[in-house]
Amino acid sequence: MESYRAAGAPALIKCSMLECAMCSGLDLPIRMELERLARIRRFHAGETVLGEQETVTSVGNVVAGILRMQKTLLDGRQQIVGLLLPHDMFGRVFTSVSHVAIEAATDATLCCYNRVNFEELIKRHSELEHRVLRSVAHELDAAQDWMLLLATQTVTERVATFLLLLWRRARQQENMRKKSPQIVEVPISRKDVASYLGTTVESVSRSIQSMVRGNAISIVDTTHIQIENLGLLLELSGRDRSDFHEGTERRARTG
Amino acid sequence: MESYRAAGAPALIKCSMLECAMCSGLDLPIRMELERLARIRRFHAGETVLGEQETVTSVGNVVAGILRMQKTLLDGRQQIVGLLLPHDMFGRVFTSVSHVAIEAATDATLCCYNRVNFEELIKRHSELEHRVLRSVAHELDAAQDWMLLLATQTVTERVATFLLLLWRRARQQENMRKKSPQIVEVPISRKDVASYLGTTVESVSRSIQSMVRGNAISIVDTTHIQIENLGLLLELSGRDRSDFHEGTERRARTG
DNA sequence: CGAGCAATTGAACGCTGTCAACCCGAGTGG
DNA sequence: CCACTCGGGTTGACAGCGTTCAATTGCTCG
Repeated sequence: MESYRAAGAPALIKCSMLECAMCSGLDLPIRMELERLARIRRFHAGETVLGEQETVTSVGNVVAGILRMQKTLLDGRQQIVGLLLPHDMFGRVFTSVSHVAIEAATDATLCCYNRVNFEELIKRHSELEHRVLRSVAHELDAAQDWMLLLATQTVTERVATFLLLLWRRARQQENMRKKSPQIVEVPISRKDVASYLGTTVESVSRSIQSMVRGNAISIVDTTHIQIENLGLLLELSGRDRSDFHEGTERRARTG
Repeated sequence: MESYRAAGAPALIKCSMLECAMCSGLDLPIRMELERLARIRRFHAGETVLGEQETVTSVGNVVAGILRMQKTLLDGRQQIVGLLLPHDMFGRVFTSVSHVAIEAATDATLCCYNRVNFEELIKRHSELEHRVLRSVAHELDAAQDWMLLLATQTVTERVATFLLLLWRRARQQENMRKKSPQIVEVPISRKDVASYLGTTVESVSRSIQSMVRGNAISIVDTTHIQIENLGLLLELSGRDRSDFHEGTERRARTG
């Protein structure tokens, strides 16, 4: 864990004011203990938060910005195995050595807790462990879904799925603000998109351009893509509509 | 959850006698409660334990045999996103709808608990939730490692990695029995191997044969493969030696 | 304005999926 | 006992998607 901290930034702040996922909604006594442990850290894009196979000293959650979790093979090939967005937890409790590297994909602000202290807190407050479990379970779902994507889908399908993922996420945010965005922001570089999708920047570019020619999307600028035909984009993704409409849980047979 | 049960098999048994992962080492009172909930179920190879997007009514752990977790795309393409071996937990607590299908890859025996009852038990005994967390975290590590494999490695590398995985697992078991096996058993069909590795049976076959020609392995029979040159197989896998030697945790810098 | 990086475009090669034929062992029935 | 069938596995030929290498464009920043 690097110790970068923006000059002048307060080392200790009221976590509850940030409404972070870790502590919001918790009982006041637990929250006060959490606040005592909380340290705000800022990272610039490209900086390493935690190295692969490094000892995990801190856990916490993303306040702002995006982190990438990635793994690297001996010969340098690497793959992004997960993105961490604001509110997501990072780090792994009850595990000394990390199996992924965590880096800042954009400038990022993190709310960190000393891992050992946090684990002690967990032992006294099972509600905290429950939250960690939910977080890890959610990550597992995402990872398994991505395995399906990486193993069976074409590059164009992957790109379409990724765009729809960004769209859904934005829609969730915007729904609260009563907007209907057709322009999705791609908050990370093409290189990171490619690495996340298990392909190359060239292939991503080609897929995007082919979807532009197919009138599914259009390009506003490098980081903003307009959805011209949502249905078509859905078809191109090869995914089920419900994959992008949270809350529409279907059930097959009743066990 | 299908209700197949071998005729004459006892519906209720002493779970502690099975030394299952869920209950072994737990305090006696919790274990007794678990035993009361436990139901042994048997499945034949190919049977569905839990359908994709089906309501999760049971959780538990594998007693014998192998389960596959898989996901299916609209057009039928499917991918095995995890294998469940004896002692592994299956099912997902605190989640009503499953995101994966669970099927028996071989004849299998499961120790099942009603999910809701199990969740109640969890709320009273945090040690149980801790075990679930460890299990899910372990699954997540495996999933992320497999993402790296699927996205960046060649089919031959994947096959080599898979063989070494089986080898390591066998070695762990055998180490206790003081044996040194050079023959690994492939406990699932070529089709399942291919689906787990994100490829086809043809490519798996070709990779195996090419490794035979390269004197890395030799074929005893369809389900038994002899490792002729472990170092060569490791090279072919493109993996780090430590990936297959549990307990050799390295640390980079000290945080 | 030039340097440098990101993104796009083009061309060629190669891995691997697809389709097909073949082999083989197990189970079946005459 | 043998012919037949069937499913799983292997092998071969071939095409296509996507990577690789290379060149070009466009944008940002000093």
